[in-house]
Amino acid sequence: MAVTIKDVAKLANVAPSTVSRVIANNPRISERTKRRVREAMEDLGYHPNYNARSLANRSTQTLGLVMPSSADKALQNPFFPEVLRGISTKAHEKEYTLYLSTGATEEEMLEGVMGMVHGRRVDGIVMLYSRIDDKIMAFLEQQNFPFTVIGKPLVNPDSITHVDNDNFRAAKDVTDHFIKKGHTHIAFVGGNLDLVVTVDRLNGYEKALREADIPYEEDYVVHVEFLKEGGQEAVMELFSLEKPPTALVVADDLMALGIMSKLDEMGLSVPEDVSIISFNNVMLAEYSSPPLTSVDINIFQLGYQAVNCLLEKINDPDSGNKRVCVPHKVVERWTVKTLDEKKEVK
Amino acid sequence: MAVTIKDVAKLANVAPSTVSRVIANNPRISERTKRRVREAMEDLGYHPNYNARSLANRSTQTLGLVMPSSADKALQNPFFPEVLRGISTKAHEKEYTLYLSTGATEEEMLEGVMGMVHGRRVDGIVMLYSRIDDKIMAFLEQQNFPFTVIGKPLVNPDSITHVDNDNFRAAKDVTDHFIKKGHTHIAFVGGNLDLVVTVDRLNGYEKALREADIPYEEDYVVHVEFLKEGGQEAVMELFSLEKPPTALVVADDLMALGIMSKLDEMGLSVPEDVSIISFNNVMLAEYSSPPLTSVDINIFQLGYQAVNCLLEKINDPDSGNKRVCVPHKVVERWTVKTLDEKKEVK
DNA sequence: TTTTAGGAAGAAATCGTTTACAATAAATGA
DNA sequence: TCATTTATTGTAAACGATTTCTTCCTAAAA
Repeated sequence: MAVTIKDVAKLANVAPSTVSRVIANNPRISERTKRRVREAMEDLGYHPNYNARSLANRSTQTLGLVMPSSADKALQNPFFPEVLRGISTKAHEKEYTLYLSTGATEEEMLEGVMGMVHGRRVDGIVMLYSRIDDKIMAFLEQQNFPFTVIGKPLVNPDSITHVDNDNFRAAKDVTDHFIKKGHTHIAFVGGNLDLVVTVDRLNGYEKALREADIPYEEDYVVHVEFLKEGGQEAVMELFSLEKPPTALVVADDLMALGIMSKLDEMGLSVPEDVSIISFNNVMLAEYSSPPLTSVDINIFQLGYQAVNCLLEKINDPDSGNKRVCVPHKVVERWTVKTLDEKKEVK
Repeated sequence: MAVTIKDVAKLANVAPSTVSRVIANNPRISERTKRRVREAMEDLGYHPNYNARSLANRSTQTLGLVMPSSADKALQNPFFPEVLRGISTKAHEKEYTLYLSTGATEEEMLEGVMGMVHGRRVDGIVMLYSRIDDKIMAFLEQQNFPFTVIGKPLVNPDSITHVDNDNFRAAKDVTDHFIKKGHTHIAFVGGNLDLVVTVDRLNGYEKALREADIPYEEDYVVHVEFLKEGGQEAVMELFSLEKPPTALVVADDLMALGIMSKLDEMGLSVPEDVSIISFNNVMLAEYSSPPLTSVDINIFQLGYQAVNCLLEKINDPDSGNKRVCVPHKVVERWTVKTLDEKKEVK
C-alpha cells in the first residue's frame, strides 16, 4: 500500500539495504548512487515507517512522561503546562517526541509505566514529581531503565539523576522574610506530606523559625491538595484557631488563590490582615488581586533540564548520575505587610 | 534480551502463534492451553512489544495532536492545557496515547505531520485550530487520513468532521449584551484574522451592531496575537483614537488581562471607564481583578468530543462527517458597566 | 470400518526496517 | 603479473509480533 524501501530500491535499481544506508547517509555509499536513490525517494514520495525502524533499531525516539496523578487532574494546575513547555522544547530540539502517561490510580499508573518500559514504547522516562516510597520509581530503578526525576528522590538521591530547586533554602528564605518583617505567627500550608517537595519546604520553614527562636506549632502546619479547594480547606482550619496566623507560607500559587478568595469571604483582607508568600510564580500570581508575592522556581528550566539529563543518560547509559539545581528567586508583589521592621542583624 | 512471545511459547510448549492467539483471546484456543500460556506469561513477566505489534497490525493506538504554533508557544495560553485535559481524558478512556507535534514554523509543522502520517506513527490526528488556507489540513484531506478539527474549517465544513462552538452566535450575544447595557462605542479585539474563530466572532459582532443600527467602524476592530502582549498593543491603538470605545469584545481572556493591566497603567479603570467581555473563561478570568465577565466555551468538551469523533472515524473510516457544536455560556462577573439600561425590546 | 467434519494448534509468510557478513570490481603494491 | 587492499553494493538474517494456511487429532456419521 504505502511506498516502502523496497519500492524505492526497485526504482533506483539497488538493494533495499543500500536505500537504508542512503537514509542514514552512510559514507560507504557513493555520491552517485546516493543521488539516484534520493531521486527515487523524491519521485515516489517515500517516508520511512517509524514502527519498522523502531523495531529494527530498538529505539523509539520518544520520551514518556509520568504525572503525579492522571493527566486529567494534573493539567488543572498551571505547573504542568509550564514543565511541559520546558520538556517539549528540549525534546523537539533533539527530535524526540512525547508520550503522556495514563492511569487514574497509582496502581494503574504503574501498570502503564510497566507497559511503556517492557513494551519498549519509550526510550526513557521523566517523572514529574517525587513521592516518598513511590512504586513507579522503585520499578524504574530496579529495571535500570533510563529516567530522570523532577524533584528530589528521598531514598538515595545520589544514585538517581534529578533536577530540583533548593526547596529547603527557598522555604527558609521566605520564612526569614516574614520574620524580618516582624511576623511571629507564621503558618505553613503545604501539599501532601508524601511529596518530597513538601517535606523539604516544611523543613526549611521549621529551620527558619528555630533560628529565630519562634516556637514551632503543630497547629500552624496544614497539608492539603495542590488545588484551589485545598487552599480553602486550609483557611478553615487555620482561622478557627485561638490565635490565627498573620503570615502564610503557601506551597503553591493556586492554593494561595483559593486561600485569598476564602479569606475575602470571611472579611479578612490581604495583606492587611494576613500576609502570603507562595511558590511557583505562575502567570496567575501576577494577575491575582492583589498580585501574589511568589517564589519563582523556574518551572520551564525544571522541565528543560530534566529532558537534557535524560537524553544524556539514554545516549550513554553508563554516564554517572547527576543532580541539577535550578535557582529560585522570590518575586515581590503585594501580599506581604510589614508589621515591625527588624534591624538587619547579620 | 527482553522476554518475547517465543520464550513464552517455549515455556508453555506451544507455537508462538498460539501465544498470540491467547493474547487476543481467540476463541479457537482451548481454555486449558489458554490457562497454560497465561501462566507462562505470568512466570516470565511477559509484556508484548508495541512496535512489533504496530508493525504487524498497522495500528499504533496513538493519536497525533497538531498545535497552531509550536507546543512551546501554544502552551503559554491556558486554552491548551484545558483542551489537552479533554483530549487525554477521552483518549485514555479508550487506551489511546498521545503524540505531540513538533515544529516552529508552519513549514516544519507540515513536515512533522507528513512524517506522522506517512510513517504511520499515529492512527489519527486532532487539529487544535482551524486556519484559513491551512496547508496541513489540505494535506490530511488529500491523503484521506482520519482527522478532526477543533474549530470550523472554512472551505468545505461539511466534508470535514469538526467540533466547534457557535462563535458567531456567542459574539453576537456579548455584543448585544453591551448594547442592551447602553454601550454604543464597542470595539472588537480579535486574534489573527486567518483563524476561522476570529472571523466568526467578528461577523457576530458586526451583525449585532447592524441590527442595532450602530455604525461599524474600521478603527474599532484590531487584530493581535493571542497573548498578554497582544492585549497591550490593542489598547495602544484603540485608546489613541479620537473617540475611544467604552466597551471591548475581546477574543481571549489572556488578551483581556493584558488589556486590563495596560488600561490600569494609563489610569483607566475597568469597568468604570471601559467594560470588557472576553472569551474562554479560563481559570484566570475568575481571579483577575476585577474578575472578568467571560464566555465559557467549554474547552474541555471541545477536546473530549474531538477525540470522540476521531475514534469513530478511525474505527469506521466510511462513517460520515459530523459537526459537533459545543454550547457556550456567558459567565457574568465584574467587568461590565451599565451605561443606560435599555428596555427589553423583544 | 471408512469417511467426514470440526476443533485445536503449528508452520511459515508478513509487516518495513537495519545491519552483519559476503561479494564484487577496481586500485594498489611488490 | 598476482596478491592484497579498498570502495561499493548485495544477501539474508534479525527485530517481535500477527495471520493465513495447513495439519493433526478425535469423534460422529455413513
